[in-house]
Amino acid sequence: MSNNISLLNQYWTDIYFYLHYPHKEKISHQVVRILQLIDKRKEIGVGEVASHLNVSHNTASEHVKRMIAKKYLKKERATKDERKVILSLTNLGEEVLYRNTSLDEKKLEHVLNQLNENEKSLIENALKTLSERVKQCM
Amino acid sequence: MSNNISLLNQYWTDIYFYLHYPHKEKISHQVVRILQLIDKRKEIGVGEVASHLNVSHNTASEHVKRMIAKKYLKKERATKDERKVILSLTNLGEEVLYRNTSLDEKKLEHVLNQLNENEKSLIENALKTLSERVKQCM
DNA sequence: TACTTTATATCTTAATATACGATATAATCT
DNA sequence: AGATTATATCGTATATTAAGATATAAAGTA
Repeated sequence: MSNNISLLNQYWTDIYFYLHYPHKEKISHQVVRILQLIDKRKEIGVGEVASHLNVSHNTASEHVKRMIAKKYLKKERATKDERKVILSLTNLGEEVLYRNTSLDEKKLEHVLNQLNENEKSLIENALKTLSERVKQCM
Repeated sequence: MSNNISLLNQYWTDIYFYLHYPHKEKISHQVVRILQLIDKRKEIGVGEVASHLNVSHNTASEHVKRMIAKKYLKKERATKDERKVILSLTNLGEEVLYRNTSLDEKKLEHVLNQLNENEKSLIENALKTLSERVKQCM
């Protein structure tokens, strides 16, 4: 089984390596991680960023401050607890995140065009299934 | 079609988000990219690193120097052209790369254990097919 | 063989990013 | 009213990124 897992990981990293967007922005690793967190979870504040990155709350606050200045993020006070801020991605933040974590659309389309309908369906169903199960389990 | 591509990307980024390893090392984005390049391509030297990252050759050389010092990389002179160095990953480099780009094996195994045999086969075949085609096309 | 080109390396400089302790303010809880 | 929580800022130290200037060695070319 763990042989299989390694193999799946090899497929996974191969796919990403060959299909990622050309590296353009010099976006740092912590910026990507924060954008991912806010994109995929709800009600994220500075405390949650600190936990996710495994850094102190003052460090997380500094990161968030810089990302707001770069217009990747925006913040608003929570209504239930006005000490807390809730973070969200700006349009620019979404674009930057997309270019740094998604598969390049043109490359992906180009590859999918080489596949027959069965293979396309196979891939789409597989990713959909895995994605849904992953969300249920985690 | 581009609706579909977006959807596939959403599955893709969801899967990664939920299954990535906990963020431990504070590894920078350029280090990850260099490790990925050397892992997936052959005959990589400083010039190729510079092109891949879109930086100057002296910047690439500095990156490589630091990564050698951290024992992520090792270098050897090419036999055909002794001006050139060929870079390779150390065991440590492989570990660090794996933890920063692969799906967490325990998480992945846990999710796969929730699937029936058909779904498992579907996912494995899909990733294998896509990985193989991607390598052919790119 | 001399000159040109290529590949890499180092030094220096400047800017940015990361990280946290100390300290502060405001809001909520007890 | 005091304790706790959530965030923010400042100061400090270190790391990373990037490139221009300069250098050496190897290969290519006339």
